[in-house]
Amino acid sequence: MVCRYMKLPGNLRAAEGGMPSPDKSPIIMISLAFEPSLKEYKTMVLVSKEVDSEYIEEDVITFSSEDEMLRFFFDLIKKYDPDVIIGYNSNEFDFPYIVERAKILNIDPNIGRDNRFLYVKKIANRTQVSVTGRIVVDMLPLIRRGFSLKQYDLRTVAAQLLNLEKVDIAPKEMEEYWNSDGEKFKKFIDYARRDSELALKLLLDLKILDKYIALSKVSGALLQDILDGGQTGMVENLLLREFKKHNRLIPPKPASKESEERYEHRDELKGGAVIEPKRGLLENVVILDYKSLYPTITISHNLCYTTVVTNDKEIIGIPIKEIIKPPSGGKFVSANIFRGIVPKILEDLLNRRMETKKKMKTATEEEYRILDAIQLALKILLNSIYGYSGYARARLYSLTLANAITSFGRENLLNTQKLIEDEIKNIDGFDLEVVAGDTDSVFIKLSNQNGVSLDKAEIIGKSISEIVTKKLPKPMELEFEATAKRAIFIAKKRYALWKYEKKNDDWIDKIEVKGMETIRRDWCELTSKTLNKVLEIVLKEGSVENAIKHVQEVVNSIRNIEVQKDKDNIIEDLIITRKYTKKADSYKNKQPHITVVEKLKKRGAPLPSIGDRVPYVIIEGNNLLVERAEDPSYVKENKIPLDVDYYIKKQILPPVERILKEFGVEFEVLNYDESQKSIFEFKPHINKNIRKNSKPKKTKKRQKSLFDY
DNA sequence: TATAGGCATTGCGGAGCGATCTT
DNA sequence: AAGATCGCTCCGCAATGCCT
Repeated sequence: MVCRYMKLPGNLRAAEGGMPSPDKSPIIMISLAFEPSLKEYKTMVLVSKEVDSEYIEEDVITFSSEDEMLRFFFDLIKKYDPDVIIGYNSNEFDFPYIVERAKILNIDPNIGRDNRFLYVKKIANRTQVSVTGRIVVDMLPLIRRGFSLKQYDLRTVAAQLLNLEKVDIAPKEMEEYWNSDGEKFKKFIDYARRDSELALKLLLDLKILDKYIALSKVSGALLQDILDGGQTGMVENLLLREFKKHNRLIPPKPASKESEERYEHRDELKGGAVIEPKRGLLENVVILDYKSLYPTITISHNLCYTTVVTNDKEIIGIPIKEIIKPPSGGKFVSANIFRGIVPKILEDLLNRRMETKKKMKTATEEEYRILDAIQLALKILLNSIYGYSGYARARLYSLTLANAITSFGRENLLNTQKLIEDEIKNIDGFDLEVVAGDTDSVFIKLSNQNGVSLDKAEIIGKSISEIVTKKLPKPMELEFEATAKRAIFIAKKRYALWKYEKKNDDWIDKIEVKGMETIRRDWCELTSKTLNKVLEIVLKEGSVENAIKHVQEVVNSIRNIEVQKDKDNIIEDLIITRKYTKKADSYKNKQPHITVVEKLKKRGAPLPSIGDRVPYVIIEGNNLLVERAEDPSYVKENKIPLDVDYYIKKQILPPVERILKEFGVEFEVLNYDESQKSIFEFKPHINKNIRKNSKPKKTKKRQKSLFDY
């Protein structure tokens, strides 16, 4: 495979601050990275001015003008003839920019394999880029889809995913760097080169394309379409092929009026069931999962667009036992009357996935990687088909079908719970209690006066799965997944486990957190760190006292932050990020990150675009919280004091308190202030009424700011 | 030109109500 | 003395980002 990455830091000579625009600023530099190498070059940097500098390295090519550079660039692509061209945010920035500049300079960007032009198409808030015969990959949206990070600028992504540093130059300094020809000019070139290298490295090291290539193979949709679009295209491809075999037609895409009408009825589609968790610290919980729940339900009940009964006249004469009635209402005919097309597709995918997994066991390393991508692609497709049926813009939309699937799912989960608690009740002297569940999973607590070993828990977990599976129609299957030695559930979809899984006959343990602030990206890093530590102490050590001590230390360190050095690093831990989801004026309520965008706009600073995550910190002041959100680098530069009280009382303590209150620990105990040590010393199992009856205690406002300049 | 719904959490801002201030 | 204003609690809603 051949990949090429190109990048142009065109943000030079921008009018005054902000982003450069192609009608004013020329492209001054283009950096490239190649895989495999182009002759001996792994990278190349094209520069649109003649430079005579001892600092310039071999892979730098200089030109007398932008015109000359661009012509060379297009020719180079044709000569190198890559299959894949990649960039980072290149669909939104680099490619449209190049196309514009080429137009202005009257150069043909004829880099297609058939000599056609590089083509850019703006669609709503996205841009599609195509080059005939080549795949164009913008890494940014793929990284966004694949990894949950707080920010997605190349620097953060490279640091988090590759553990690599990126050379950085502030936009305002670029002019200066460009105009120098010494050390600084070299740094500028390094910066450009590094960008290309990193983007290519992301693609190769993280094997980003494997998954999409596998999806393309499995679904039959074009790779470029899969990269550009969502899952709809893939599902429709599968459906179209199979429907054609049966000589059936598929309706066209719904007109927007039609899909809007469907969308208005979206509350009629009900989803999965969630079992109210038993809160607090639990021991010896086995976790069982339904394998591909929705696909197996669809297969076993023959649910399909082609089996749904739309008019009772259709089933006159059909015996009642061949009519399937989902809990949600509606009727379907059994496979004996007509085998549904969707169930058939799903069964194929399921079988192929099993075969692929079987092959993986004996595969070489290289084969394994490909097979793994294929089984993952099969899984993605399996799970997409239900979602597609309830998607308002789908060609084949069916509320009846989607509701039938989820209603069987809900019924099944609740039946499972009943079966375990009311019929099985006890295995080998171990009492069973369902303590949580969500859609396709059940968490079962085992109790026995002599304790529960990991091996025993596994045996019991497996027996449960066997007993339950036996009662279900094929291919539905409840699987044993793991055991949690200890677990804390604080709400639906929010829990932490000390989980043990068997790998090569050894028990491997880890802490797994779901839904809590450790995971959520709209809390600051210090919250995650503190909560993680508390969870670890409570789950592994079982020591509430140590957890409290840790929280008190953190609180104290924030309260006394002015005496600490290295404030900039501390700020990093206090940054909160939120996604800028829509145009600023379509927000109905004020939002902290949106006030930051407005502040940046006023200052003429570079603005985040829709879809970006906006970082902010909360500064001191008496006005509304949302108005006190501020750009972290502005805070650093101007040494603005942060709102210590907010961080302690609204960021650090509430998430931690939600855990520790299960052990009778009150907020006041955690809101630790060294100067008031005697008042707030920890007393275990404090009466919960104390807080209600006692007046809120005023904390001393001795030191409120993080900074005291 | 987003595969789906279920859920917890946060902070704003309006409604309701009584206390206090103003004219 | 009557209306205006303030301050508080309660609650609905928008927004976000998670879970399966």
